[in-house]
Amino acid sequence: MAATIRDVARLAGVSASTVSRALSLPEMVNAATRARVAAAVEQLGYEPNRAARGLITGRTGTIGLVVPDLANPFFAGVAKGVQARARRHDVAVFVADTDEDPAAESGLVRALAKQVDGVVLCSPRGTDDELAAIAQDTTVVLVNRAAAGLPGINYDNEDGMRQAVAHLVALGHRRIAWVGGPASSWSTQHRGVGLRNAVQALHVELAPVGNFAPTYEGGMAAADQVVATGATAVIAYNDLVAIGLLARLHSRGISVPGDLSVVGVDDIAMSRMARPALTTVRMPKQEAGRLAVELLLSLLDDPDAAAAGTVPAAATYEDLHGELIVRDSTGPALGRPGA
Amino acid sequence: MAATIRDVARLAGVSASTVSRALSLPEMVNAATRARVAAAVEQLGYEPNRAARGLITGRTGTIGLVVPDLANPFFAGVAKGVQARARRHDVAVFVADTDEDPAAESGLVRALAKQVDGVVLCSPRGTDDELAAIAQDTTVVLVNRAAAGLPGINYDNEDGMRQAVAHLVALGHRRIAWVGGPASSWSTQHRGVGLRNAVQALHVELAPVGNFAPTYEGGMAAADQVVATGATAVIAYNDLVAIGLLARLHSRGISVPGDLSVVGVDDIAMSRMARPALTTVRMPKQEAGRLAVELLLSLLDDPDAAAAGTVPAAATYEDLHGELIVRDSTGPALGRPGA
DNA sequence: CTGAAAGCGCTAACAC
DNA sequence: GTGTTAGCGCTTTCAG
Repeated sequence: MAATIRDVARLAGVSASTVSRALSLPEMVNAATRARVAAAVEQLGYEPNRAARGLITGRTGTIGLVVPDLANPFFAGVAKGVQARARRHDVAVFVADTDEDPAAESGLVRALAKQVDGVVLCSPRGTDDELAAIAQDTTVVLVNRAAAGLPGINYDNEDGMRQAVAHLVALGHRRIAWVGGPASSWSTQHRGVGLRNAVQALHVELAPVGNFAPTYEGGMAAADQVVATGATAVIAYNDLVAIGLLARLHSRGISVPGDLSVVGVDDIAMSRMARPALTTVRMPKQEAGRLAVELLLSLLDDPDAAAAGTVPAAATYEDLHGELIVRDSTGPALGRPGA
Repeated sequence: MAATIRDVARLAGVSASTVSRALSLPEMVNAATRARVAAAVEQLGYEPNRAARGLITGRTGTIGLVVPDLANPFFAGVAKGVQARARRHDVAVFVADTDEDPAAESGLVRALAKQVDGVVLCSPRGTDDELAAIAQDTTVVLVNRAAAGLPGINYDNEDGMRQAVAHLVALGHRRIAWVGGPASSWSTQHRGVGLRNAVQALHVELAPVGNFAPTYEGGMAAADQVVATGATAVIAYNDLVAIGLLARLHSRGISVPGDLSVVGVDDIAMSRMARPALTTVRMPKQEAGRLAVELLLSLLDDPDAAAAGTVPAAATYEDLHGELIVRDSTGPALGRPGA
């Protein structure tokens, strides 16, 4: 049986309340007694029972993390960041995977909410209203999704797209295809906006080919439509899609980057291993997770602000900057129709 | 404020204990009162506070999962399985990532142990003694690692290697290189044994090229040594290594499978996307996670057995069967030296 | 600065 | 079948 606070108290010859204070408000207790308590704690290997503490303080020392799919390298990266930073704060992390099921999401989060101090929702698929409802129950920090009034960590998708377009234009491309992800996805929308702004500013053409699953298969499915646009370059929703494109283009004997340049987004590990290696916009995944934890914990420490939605502007959200990683899948535009 | 059991009791016109019973031992309470309680629960949206319950029952309804690296697709798969199955049992999962740091592992697990009913340790790097010490603190189930007396879920590595060798031999290969993973890795050792048995049984040669990091870079590093063995086929520790091999062989102008056949292990998503697509031994990742949860929960329900190490043999461990997935990276042996 | 007492929300004996 | 009582391990008034 683990030692309790009373065991420590008895051994140190003090009361339980003194032990409690010595541990949480050290200044409030005499240095000598504090030392005796410390010795007893050491000797017994005492660790306070967090459940018992939580019962009275109302804080569990636990946060929740909800992701659509742990097996997706992007989310795995975020989870790693969340987890590492939480540990630094001595906070435990409940992880839940919705399996890309938007219907399950809300219920899952509600269930989680009862057991944690707050939750990090990564790329939630729910509607803004659903998210708002969840935020009634518990403190929420969003990652990779903006919803009115909710604090979150986001990527500067517009700028990432600008970098990708600038790179392609510098290579001589004048017509760029765009393979969007799920229509409901917040990043699809923002990448689309960034793309339209960028092509307009640089006086080139954008050829959107619609919305596809954010997977390898989605890329395979999109490839032929991309070719049909006559574009000499294509930007894909993410690296998985870009790698799917690569595969199908290869089967069709279309050379990358000879005939078509391909750009992805995320810089998952696989991108380096693709052939040709994939040019991509690196989105700092772990960093997003770390920042989300910091933001969440700061909200928890200042519940008034969080409740009123009056989080200091600086802390409300943070736009993470993507970085273009140039690899072999992009090269100079050659004389294809539309070039 | 969330409703408490007393709010429900008041609303239903019964005592708190009756509510408690209606929820956990429904048979012990009159159908009529049970209905009244149910209605009150419904109306108030009551959910029992798990921390409070845990304080008295000694069970937290939470398990821990410790993995070396969440960003590794193999562990992500296991985590997904653990997480999904735990949810089915209404059990929450604390996830901790040791960041491949064996030194951090033990401390991390001990800290976790205080807050959970039991832990799943996936591919732990610690020594058998360290694991035994952890098992003193809490109920442990191992995944992908056998240690004396501890229950666990493992893969039948011997058989997986046998399948891979049989496949290669059928293709006419007579000399097979083996790129091992970390020497301390349990699976490296067992795959080595399986390999030696298989080549012996089939009267072909094995050419081990040493131990490499279980990564893409490890594969890159091993490639030239593999070529130097004169083997016509190579089996890599895992898919990441195999994909690294593929990359380096490609740079050197060595054709796969024309000059050399390559086999990986795990069947991570990336394998399908490699070029040529990678022949591999599929290790059921999520399945391992699910079984680990089932095993852990069954141990928790039968603490005597767990404590005494007298788990029924059938439940002690399970050997998961790998399945050879043949793709384009393996083909008939051609006339190379040693063939 | 320290101790006694109360109680967080819940379940488990024990009565009725 | 149901209510009463006690107490899980801890923190927090409130006295002193």
